[in-house]
Amino acid sequence: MDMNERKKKILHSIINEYIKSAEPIGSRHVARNLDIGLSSATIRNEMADLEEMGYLEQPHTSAGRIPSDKGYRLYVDSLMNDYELTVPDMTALGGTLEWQLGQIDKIIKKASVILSELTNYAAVLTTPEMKRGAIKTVELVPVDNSSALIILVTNEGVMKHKRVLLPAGTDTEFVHRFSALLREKLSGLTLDEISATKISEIRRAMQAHFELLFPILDFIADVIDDVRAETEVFTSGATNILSYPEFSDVKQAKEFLEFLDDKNAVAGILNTDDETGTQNNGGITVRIGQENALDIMKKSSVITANYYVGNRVMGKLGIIGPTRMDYSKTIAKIKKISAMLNRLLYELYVDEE
Amino acid sequence: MDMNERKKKILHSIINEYIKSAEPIGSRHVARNLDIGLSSATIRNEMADLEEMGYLEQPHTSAGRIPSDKGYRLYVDSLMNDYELTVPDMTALGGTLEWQLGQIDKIIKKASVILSELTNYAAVLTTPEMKRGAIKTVELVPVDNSSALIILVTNEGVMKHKRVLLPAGTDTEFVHRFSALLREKLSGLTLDEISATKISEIRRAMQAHFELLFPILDFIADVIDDVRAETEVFTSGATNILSYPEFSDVKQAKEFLEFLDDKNAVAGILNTDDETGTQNNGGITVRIGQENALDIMKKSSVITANYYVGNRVMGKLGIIGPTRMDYSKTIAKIKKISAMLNRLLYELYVDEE
DNA sequence: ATTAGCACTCAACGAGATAGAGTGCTAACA
DNA sequence: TGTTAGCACTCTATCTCGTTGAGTGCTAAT
Repeated sequence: MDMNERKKKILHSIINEYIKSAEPIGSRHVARNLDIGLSSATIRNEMADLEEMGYLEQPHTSAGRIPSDKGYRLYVDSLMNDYELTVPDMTALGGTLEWQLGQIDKIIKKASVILSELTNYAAVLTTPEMKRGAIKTVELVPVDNSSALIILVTNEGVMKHKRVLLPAGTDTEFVHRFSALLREKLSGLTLDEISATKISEIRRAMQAHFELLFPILDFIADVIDDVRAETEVFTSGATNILSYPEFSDVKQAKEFLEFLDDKNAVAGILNTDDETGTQNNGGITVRIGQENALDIMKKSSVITANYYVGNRVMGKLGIIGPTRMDYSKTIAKIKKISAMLNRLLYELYVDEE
Repeated sequence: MDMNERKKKILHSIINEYIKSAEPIGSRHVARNLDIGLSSATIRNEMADLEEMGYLEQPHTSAGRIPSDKGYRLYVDSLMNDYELTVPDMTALGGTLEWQLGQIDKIIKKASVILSELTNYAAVLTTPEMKRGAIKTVELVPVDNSSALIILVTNEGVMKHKRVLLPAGTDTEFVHRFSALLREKLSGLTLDEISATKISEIRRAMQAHFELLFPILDFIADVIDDVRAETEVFTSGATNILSYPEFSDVKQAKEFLEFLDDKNAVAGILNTDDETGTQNNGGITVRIGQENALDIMKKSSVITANYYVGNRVMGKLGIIGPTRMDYSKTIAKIKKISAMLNRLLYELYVDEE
């Protein structure tokens, strides 16, 4: 059995149609409504072939056909057309222009909200792996007599803070001086470079004046570890999936929403960098149905893109929806948003350096 | 028609039973399974009375009866028994003991998660109204040559930060000195006390040395305004509601989940301090079905409690679920958690002052 | 005052019957 | 040889209709 142009054209039409209607497509429908100049009988034969080749499936004998994962895969890789963002799409993006100078977290959160609103699927987004980020500044802010705040800012605009208890009788000026020492020792280092040995080194340097604050050092090591390990996951628009007939069963829908609530599981889905998902173009990865590792995702597709600060990958953003997804449109939208995000982050955190 | 003890007992039994089964309760069932020493016929008469009085409803002629909002109201106000937390409940609360010294936000978030897990309803929680909070410390942390971080800590442990651009050529030492001035001027003031006049006063004090930093002052005013206005809303376990037959219709479930995503709407529900919802006991408010203002809530009930730092109300926590709710159990659990939260916050932010 | 008994109501369920969409196959056709 | 018309066949979805059973309200007996 060979794959000719005509088969491709028919498959393309069927998938386009099924994406819209969610109803199995019959030969008659293809012959009438989609302008391929062939009779339903001929189409019927071709569809039988396409099924044998694994691109289509039949829910039952007397129903039309629906695309298989393999069908979608072909569609994504070589059939579908590029989608041009429309005016309404662009106006929906208008809000992004209002992004303010602020914490990277907020920008990122906003991006995921926009993505979910624009696509009508569930948007997911991971924050940076920080291992290779560098410390821009460290500050120990005294809050009252017994506690202070450790504040850590990295060159990617990420900020972390933690409250620590101070040994009794520590005075404010003292804390400020220690803060200066910390800053001097740690500024410019990448998080990876701050090892246990580095910490001991600081401990030695403290010997002279700051014995009192030894316990604090452990807290600081903690915060750094936290930042290093942590990659947060935001989801947005999870309830969107309830709009699709694929999730009309409440039990399944509940399972799926609970899965989306489980940050770790979602992070897993985003970070599986296997070769199955084609790196289509512009760094977009599409993983269709069975190509996903987790059982609960076998009937869904994931589209992800990386985002950057300068040329370092910071995290991923993407959407999750039913395999019957408008791939072309959605890919265009993700590309657009990740491009906007990249530009913005570049302006904020690279330009000014 | 008068309300005698027997009627109350029957109503009580019916509601208890309906809370468990979600099925309309018939006279026969009451006579057999719940030990009221009466025949089904007698119960039937009593139930007809209770319906006429508005405490029960009939979905259709040949079905059993279900409680009305009025029925639940009577139940909550004077029928139901106190619920003793069981051992499994307590172990579920065990996790709370691990609460760490940290930001108040995290504690509060954790509390809402525990609440939703413990009750199996959707938990909601609002953070403090900050108007009357006092500033514990202000710090301006230089991040690099062109930007700094404003950090604001209040006596309730809330921390806010914002990144600001520095005028070209500002040096670090300069920023630190300005930071000290700010701290001196603002520490101890409540947010309400920091008016425009106060800001101008600082501006005058700066005159001598800090003209360069005038623009920063506006940012600081911004941050303070933010903190003052802001009351955050956390929700947790929203998907729990999908377990209940009341929400088995996907369309309705979607609407409801979207409502729970709308922080403003949820805040509205929590903050309506009207007289309808009885202040039952221990500061618990129960609002049943129609007693809620919003249409989408007319088939749900809300149970809320205030929580405090010391003796100042900080915010509310509560749950939202179907009117067929296990009021007794849920109230006990909310009481318990708000008590734990109060104690913890007291220890953290009052004790040490 | 309570209860047994009975006629009545109505949703839920299951069994056909029917309609309709779609298929595969065969034979005719260009 | 590729395409198409026609037809028998399959199978789901939908509707009708009778049955079942839970539950009620009313009446008359206790």
